[in-house]
Amino acid sequence: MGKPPTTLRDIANALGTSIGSVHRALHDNPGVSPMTKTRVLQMARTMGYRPNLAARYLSSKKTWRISVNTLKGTTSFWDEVRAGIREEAASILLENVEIEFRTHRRLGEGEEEAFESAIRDQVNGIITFPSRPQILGPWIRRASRAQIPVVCVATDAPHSGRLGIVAVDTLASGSIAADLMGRFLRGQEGAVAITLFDRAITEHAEKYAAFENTLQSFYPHLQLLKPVEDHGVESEAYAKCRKLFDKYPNLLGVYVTTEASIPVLNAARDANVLQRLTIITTDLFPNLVPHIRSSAVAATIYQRPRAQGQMAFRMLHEFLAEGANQSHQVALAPHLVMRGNLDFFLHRQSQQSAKEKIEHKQETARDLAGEIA
Amino acid sequence: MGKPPTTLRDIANALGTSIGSVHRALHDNPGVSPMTKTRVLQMARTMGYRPNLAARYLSSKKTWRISVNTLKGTTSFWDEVRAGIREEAASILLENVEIEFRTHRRLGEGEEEAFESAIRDQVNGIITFPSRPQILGPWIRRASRAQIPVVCVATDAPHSGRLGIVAVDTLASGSIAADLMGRFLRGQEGAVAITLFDRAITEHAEKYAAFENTLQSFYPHLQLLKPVEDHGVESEAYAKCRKLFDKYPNLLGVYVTTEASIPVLNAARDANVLQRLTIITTDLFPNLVPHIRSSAVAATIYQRPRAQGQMAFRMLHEFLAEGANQSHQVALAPHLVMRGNLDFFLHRQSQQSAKEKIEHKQETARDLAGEIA
DNA sequence: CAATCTTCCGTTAACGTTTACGGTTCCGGC
DNA sequence: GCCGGAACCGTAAACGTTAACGGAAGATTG
Repeated sequence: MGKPPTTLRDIANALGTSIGSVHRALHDNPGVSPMTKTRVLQMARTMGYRPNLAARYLSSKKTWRISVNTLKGTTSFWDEVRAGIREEAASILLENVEIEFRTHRRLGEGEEEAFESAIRDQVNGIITFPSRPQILGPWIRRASRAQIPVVCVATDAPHSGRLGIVAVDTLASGSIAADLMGRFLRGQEGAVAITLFDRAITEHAEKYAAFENTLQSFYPHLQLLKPVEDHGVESEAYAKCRKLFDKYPNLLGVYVTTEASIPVLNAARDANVLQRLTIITTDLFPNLVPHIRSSAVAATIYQRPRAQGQMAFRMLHEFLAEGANQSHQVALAPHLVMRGNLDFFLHRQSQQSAKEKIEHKQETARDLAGEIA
Repeated sequence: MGKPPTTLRDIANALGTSIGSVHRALHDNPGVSPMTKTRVLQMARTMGYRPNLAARYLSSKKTWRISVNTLKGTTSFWDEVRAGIREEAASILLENVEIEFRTHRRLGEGEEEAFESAIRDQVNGIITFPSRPQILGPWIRRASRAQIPVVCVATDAPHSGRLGIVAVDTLASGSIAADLMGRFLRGQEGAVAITLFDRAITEHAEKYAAFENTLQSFYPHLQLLKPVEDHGVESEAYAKCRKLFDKYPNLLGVYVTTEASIPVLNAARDANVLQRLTIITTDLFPNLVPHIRSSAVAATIYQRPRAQGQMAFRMLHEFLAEGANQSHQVALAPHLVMRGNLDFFLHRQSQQSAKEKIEHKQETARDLAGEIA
């Protein structure tokens, strides 16, 4: 059926030149005249040349190093992102990728240093969480200029020259939250609230807009209050919500788009409105579990950190391998976790971490065996 | 850091034998004495030998052929499964897999023939949809005996010796449906119904059980009626539901676990209960879209056919490449589609099919170029 | 003019595995 | 004793790419 793929030698023969020149031309290495270079490129195109990656890897044995710059897992979110990356890296047939984790402790602390060190160490790619896009933007641009592709996870850094972005679709998240809220509150009239990190972050602005639009067009009898911005500070979330709950005694529901759902729940409890409120949160972490089980939280929008890590790695790897220019914008559909399917997700998480422990052990065993030999 | 990986030559040198013998021993090919064979295997283990897949592929140029035996896409479900498989196959670095699609037109028609032809053609692996597990089970066993691994999609074939199974988690599906149903019907008392294919199919029985359990434990004021079995026949679904709706005028909701949601909707319309019913369906196909938009369908449980195809392919490929014995049981979390996030999923589907068209065009272009050269 | 340098190009040895082939032994049979 | 075959083993040529080396021109220098 398929004719055998064209090789460097085929091109060389067709042109009456040598395999070395073809190689130099295709990689624009020095030592080839402009004339032959264009001829080679032309011929490679018409013959449909595609490099044999197995041969390439076998010959050069070059490995790609990619740096993963993320936040230390206070919650399990970033731990799972990293696990997804590790997992995907392990499933690569050619084991030619090594991953360096540069983890910083707190938001906006050590992010730039991590980036600088990654660039200095000449990594071949970076996966990062740009918590403050405006600050990290220049660094991403710097990396791009140094030919280092950067993939953003969870939050975009617009106009930064980043290679791609992997995140949960904001429209889908905000809309489903609104739709659920409307259905859960069927018939009731009143106000609902939303909390977010900061309206200056694109993702949060979009989530807010989606929530607002869906609510307004499908459930116009529900009134959306001005959003609460918590800036990632728990005390701020608590104080503002506490105030909100006191001010609007007829509040029906809250959609928490950030990780700071615990302070919101505490505020609701202290304001004695926990029973009455329909609360939809974001993500799934240990502290939230009892609140879902007690049905204080009606539903939570799970942002699939593991899948985000997997996709980010795939995107970067595909780029390094093929140099392809795909869409490079992955918008994942969020998962919905409720009391009913909570166990499924918990079981899955624990299963995953168990699996990793095993893999770790095997690796250690292998290393030891190598040591002995 | 990492010591260089051990090669066949390393083993041969360590044992004072030759690279050929080592190779024969590791692949239990004939022509090697039991003595040296055990020595080689032992040494390979202690030295932590792992084959270099790049070299293997480069040397042998052997390609794996895998057969995809599925139902023709009357709905888009199987088209998407196949698309997912194609997509995942294309993303393999070493392009050493070719896929043969054996598509049969109707349930239980041509499935066995497809299997027979696949086995006869000596494919290296099979991805299949065992719509009637009890019929296909023996065929799967036959394939396994012929060293052909089989991965099931969407429906399991238990005790058949299949390599693995990829499906949406039935517990998660049934439970979330029940939880949503309960929330959507807050406060109301009455009965809800469920339709399924056949209680003899494991997946459907499990979904039913999960739905029942969740409903009973969280929303005991809702009474679950005896399930309606449609056996994949649309007229049967219509007739039975029509009768049901007439018999239980106070019915509050229906959970349709099969693809036959349109006849159920029609029955509800004709029985004049469409407005009053809260309907949760399964999957997402063009005919269902208007009903979601009109909110006749409150929510639909999307079974992620594309992801199922991707995972099935990955599982099979991993097995062929590594021979690993992983868990081989993938349970995906279903997606929830409602009015609010419907556009996200539709956009995604259309985007995918557009992308495929482009790829197709490119392939055609490449072929032509090859032809010319 | 010889010597040196530059620019381009061809050749070749790797990389680790598979596969085919040729060479030992050793044994039974005539 | 020779032959045929079997059972085992070593050798070497592929596979397609990379990277390093050396050579052949031509240009530049003393």
